[in-house]
Amino acid sequence: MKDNSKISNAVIRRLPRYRRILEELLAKNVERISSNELSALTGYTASQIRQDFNNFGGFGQQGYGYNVKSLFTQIGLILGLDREYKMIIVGCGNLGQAIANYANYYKRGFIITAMFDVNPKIIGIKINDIEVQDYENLEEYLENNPIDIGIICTTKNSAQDVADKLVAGKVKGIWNFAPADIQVSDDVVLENVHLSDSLNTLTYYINYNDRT
Amino acid sequence: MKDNSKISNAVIRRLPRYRRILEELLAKNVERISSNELSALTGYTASQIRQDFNNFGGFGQQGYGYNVKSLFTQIGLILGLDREYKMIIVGCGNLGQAIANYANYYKRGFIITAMFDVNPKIIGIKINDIEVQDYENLEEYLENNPIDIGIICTTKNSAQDVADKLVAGKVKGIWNFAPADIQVSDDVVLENVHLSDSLNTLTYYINYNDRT
DNA sequence: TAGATTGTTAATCGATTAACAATC
DNA sequence: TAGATTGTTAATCGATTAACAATC
Repeated sequence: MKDNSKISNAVIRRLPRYRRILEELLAKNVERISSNELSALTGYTASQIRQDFNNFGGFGQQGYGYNVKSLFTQIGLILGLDREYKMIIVGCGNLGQAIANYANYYKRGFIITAMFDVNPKIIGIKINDIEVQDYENLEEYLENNPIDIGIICTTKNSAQDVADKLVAGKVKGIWNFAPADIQVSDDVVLENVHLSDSLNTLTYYINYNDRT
Repeated sequence: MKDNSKISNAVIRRLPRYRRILEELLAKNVERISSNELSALTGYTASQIRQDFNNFGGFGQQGYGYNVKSLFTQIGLILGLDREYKMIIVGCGNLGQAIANYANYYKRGFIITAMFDVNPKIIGIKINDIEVQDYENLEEYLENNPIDIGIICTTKNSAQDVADKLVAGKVKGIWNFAPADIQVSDDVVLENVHLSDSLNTLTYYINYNDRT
């Protein structure tokens, strides 16, 4: 694999989409695909698709195209999907529980090992066989259990405190669903899912569509 | 307001973030802010911030900066947040319920008017005083109740069918949480929240961080 | 008025698209 | 071999940054 250090974020964010589409092609027993066909499926230009893949070395074969299965595998490797990730969820309201179920049922390779909350009504209940622990236990838990990804599903106000504890506890990445701009040290990867930003973008385009 | 027709998606997607930060400044009773200070808070360059705002006309005042409250309001107007949106949720598993609660508690102006599911165990239960209806009723419901936004929280396989019914039922926008690439007609705005794409991007950067 | 900071033009940078030689 | 399609370079386009005149 080439040196990834200068591959743009724009390229990386397209990879999961390619992979998702390739997965569906695999399910339909499609063996090969050209950049032109992929263009029709993704909406990206064929040229861009070839550029994207060539960032990581040649995955295709001239005159033939790309082997669906091998391309799917390669993209999975690039994204780091050939290994397991231990995850914990902090904040076990509806959203936390939804993420837990999502990871449990759909995402092979992503393992929820513990869940935490401050609410006495929630502490102790089991979600997919995992008992929700008191948030007080978080620091101790992280000392004894190396965790790859911490998932923040708390309110806005608690998010930074949770993030600080996760960082201190040496998680490698944080998946943040709280509507807050949290700060983490440089060696921790932060991925935000800001639902309200997404919704506000939707309303912008709804009104813009109305006008035109 | 200027003609918005050629404002890039990149700019639009920064607006909710600006607004969120301004909201926090408002809560702290900050009255004015310069593009330089906003730069420190957002990570965008001051130059970019001024460019962004100037797409919509001058919000600032030379020698002074921007009035926090007025800028907050202006961005809200641009995003269409000065009106109400009627929304329905299709698919009332954990995620659907989480979104319902989220909209109910946090998002003034976004009103869930109905919820639908196919699961007999879920049909009939109440979520925030809204009784989950049989998915069979969706088409009829949309004929009698104009809806702005349809929210898809179903499985991948049902997503396109739901989208088709929503489009036929004249929703203006679709907020899609299903891990599928759905197709909608041009007059309907589609906003995807692909959780797995987000998670796969996170794993990429975790491994990339590891390597460097 | 002097200082500060915007609004806006020009320069730069990066990402996308086009073109085509390489080659399967 | 001929046809197809990639890999890759060059051209274009758009977005970001820099600079500074306008002006509060």
